[in-house]
Amino acid sequence: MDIEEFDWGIVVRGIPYTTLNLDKTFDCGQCFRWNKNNNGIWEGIIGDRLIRMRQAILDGESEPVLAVNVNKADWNKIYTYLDLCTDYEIRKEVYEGDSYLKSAIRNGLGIRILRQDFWEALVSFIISQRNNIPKIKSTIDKLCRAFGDKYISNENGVEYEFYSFPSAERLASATDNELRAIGLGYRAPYVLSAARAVSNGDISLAKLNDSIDVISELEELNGVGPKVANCVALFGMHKLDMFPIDIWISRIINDKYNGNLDISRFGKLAGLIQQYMFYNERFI
DNA sequence: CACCAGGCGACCC
DNA sequence: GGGTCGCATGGT
Repeated sequence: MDIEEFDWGIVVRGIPYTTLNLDKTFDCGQCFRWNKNNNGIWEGIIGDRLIRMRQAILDGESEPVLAVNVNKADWNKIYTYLDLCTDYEIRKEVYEGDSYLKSAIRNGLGIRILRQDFWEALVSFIISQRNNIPKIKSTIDKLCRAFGDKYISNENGVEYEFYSFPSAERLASATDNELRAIGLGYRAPYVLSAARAVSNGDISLAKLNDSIDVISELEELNGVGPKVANCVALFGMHKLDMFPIDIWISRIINDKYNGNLDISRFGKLAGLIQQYMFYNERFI
């Protein structure tokens, strides 16, 4: 990996599309605050920073370069966020004799499981229930504009305004009506009770990480069932062995595995396999 | 403009 | 315990 610094950020060479593919990663339904602008640049918010990334093959080069609007010193944060520190090699035994899985993996290579904030993931996946992805994105955007902190990022004299994801404390002090005005509908009390549970310490990342049964503990939250709990554990706690079963995955289980899929054989990287399958089902 | 969206909780037996 | 139904809302 070779990193070059420019006035607006860095260019990283040496990461092939099969290791990192931004389009697949941001489109596979794990995150809701990344959008591709007209110039092909992915824009997203990580914590209190507006991050831009672009991946492209330059003239005369065979491998893509990755451009990011951070300095060299902050590259490690992006590297971690993109989970490039984790080895995604799936053992042969897992897909041997399973031609469907083999092609899903081939088609999905380059997807990363982002290391997202736990609280943001919890709220996002509570909101996701019975919503489609455009609706989830717009609802979360409204939530951030209404309750998040406003930031201005200044890039080469151009100012960009953006909002952070609201804290649990801030949402805990919101009213049911305020949340419904955002478009949360019947999920408003779910978000409110999660905000209270997190702000008063009933639920915390540290406690959950020590827990023997993360899914059961998450399911004690109002509005969190098996699907949301698995998504929160996978995307908000980086538990890569989780395997959320949504409508798309259950279609795959029915159509490709005759309604019977033994998830335990996927092992430690089950969640990654779930993402490969999801991407393969929706976009291939 | 119906239909449906990466569900969940309450309620039923 | 497992199956069924209502739920708010906006995107397509």
